[in-house]
Amino acid sequence: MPPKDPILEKIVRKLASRASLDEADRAAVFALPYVRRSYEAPAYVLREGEPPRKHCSFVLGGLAFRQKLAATGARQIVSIHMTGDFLDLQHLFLNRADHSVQALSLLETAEIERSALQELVLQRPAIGKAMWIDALIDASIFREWILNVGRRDARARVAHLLCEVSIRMEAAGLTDGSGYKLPLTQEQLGDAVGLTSVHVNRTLRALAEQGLIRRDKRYVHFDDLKALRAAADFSALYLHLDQSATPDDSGGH
Amino acid sequence: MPPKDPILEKIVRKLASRASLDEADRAAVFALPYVRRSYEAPAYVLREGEPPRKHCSFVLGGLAFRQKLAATGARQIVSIHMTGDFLDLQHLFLNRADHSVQALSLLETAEIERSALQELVLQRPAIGKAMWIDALIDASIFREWILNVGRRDARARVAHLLCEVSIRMEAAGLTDGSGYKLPLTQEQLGDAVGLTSVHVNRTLRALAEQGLIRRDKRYVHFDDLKALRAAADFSALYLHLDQSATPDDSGGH
DNA sequence: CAGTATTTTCGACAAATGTTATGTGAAATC
DNA sequence: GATTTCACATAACATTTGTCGAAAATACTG
Repeated sequence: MPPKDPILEKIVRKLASRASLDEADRAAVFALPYVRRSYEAPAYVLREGEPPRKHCSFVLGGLAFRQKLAATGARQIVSIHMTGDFLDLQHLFLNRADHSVQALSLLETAEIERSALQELVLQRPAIGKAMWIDALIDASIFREWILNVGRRDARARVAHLLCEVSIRMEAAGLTDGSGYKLPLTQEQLGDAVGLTSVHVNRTLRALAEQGLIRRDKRYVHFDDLKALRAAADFSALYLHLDQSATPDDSGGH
Repeated sequence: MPPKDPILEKIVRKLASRASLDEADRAAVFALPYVRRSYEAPAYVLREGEPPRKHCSFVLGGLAFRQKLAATGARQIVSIHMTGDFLDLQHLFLNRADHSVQALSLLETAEIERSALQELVLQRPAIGKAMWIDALIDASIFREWILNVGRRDARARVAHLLCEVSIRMEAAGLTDGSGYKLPLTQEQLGDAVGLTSVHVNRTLRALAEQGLIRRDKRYVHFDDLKALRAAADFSALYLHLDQSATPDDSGGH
């Protein structure tokens, strides 16, 4: 047996955490054509309005975000992505990009051929199921963000975003959960929670004064994640973290 | 050949509009076990926190909406659904409901067996593709709502919702596009756009005074949809309406 | 390391939206 | 037909958040 490509190995691991893959499934993933690529901080992976790219990005390292623009020029960040996320699943079968995707830090990706990925998703039930779960969790996060922006005050909104990023990073094995380098400027933070950078600043200060977070440059620490979650009205249900270890609930194949 | 079930016929038509189905695909849909059901106005189709139901609802008539609750008790409506929509695709492969679905008016559905639907989605590429497109469009609408609630002012938000509902209803063949019976109370409208019912009232009045809408009881008329769309910062791109007539862009099977 | 750009911070003030309260009319219930 | 309920309407006032302007701190560049 030839040595396995370590990058495709990562993709296999990711998919296997969502649905049980058999040998043929794994082989199919290992046969996927891809190239590595990296994007410097504000580079676009995908632009709103464009037709789909020939490739789909899988994040190997760094951070990315999705955004949309209002006519006034106001910007809304719509989700944040990290190692292990697919960036193009949301357009996998659509003819035009309805939002942009940009690198937030130095972003390392595997660029997989779109048509090959479509093929895999449709032809191999286990892989299809894993991808469905991934896309559905993305959608669940979108819904939670609607709630966050629509019905929570500034304090809860900001705290909620901090919780989400922290917990997702921990689940992805990127932090230990007690704090991390906040990768967003206050302006970007505001764009993610529907606030002004000025108000984000006020809110962060208030959170720090209340002892819910400590800040050191771009690092954010939580001494008491429980308290922060309470302030954020945060419940992890919407992240569907259990789907990573789910016993096959039929439909597997 | 036996006479076709007219309800499954509708589902076939819906799917066929999204991807080209062959005879076997159609036969598989016609073999789907289902029952009809109706829900009275505020009845729950699905409750947040519950495990998945045995059945998935396909809307035959009436309206439904998805909602989430904040800890304060504040309610956020996260999407609105109408004839031809699937209500459970968003949970098709997830283990727990992250939001509730409720009837908005008298809701008529076909309740399809969940496991059979999963099977179809994973085993039949064309059907899988059609369902993917459906779920991805839902997600695109969620993203637009984040933008709507996060970055537009009250006037644009309300106008945007009016536009979206109007255009989707027209696309579903439910109106002629110049006006329709607004199925939401002002409070529900507020819950959908992140405003108070009082402010929704002010905003509707302003829109009427500016001649953008005319109201008669629950009916809303647009004399000038173009102007309303401008006020709403509305672009239909995110609805991916072209996906209804898309030439197969590979991956079909 | 200096120099420059970007972020962060903060204050004063403005605007948008929320809150509370109350009235009216129409529909539903008895 | 009387009564209750619910959605709608509107006013006065409170609060949150945005805007503008500027200084300090930090990050980036050569």
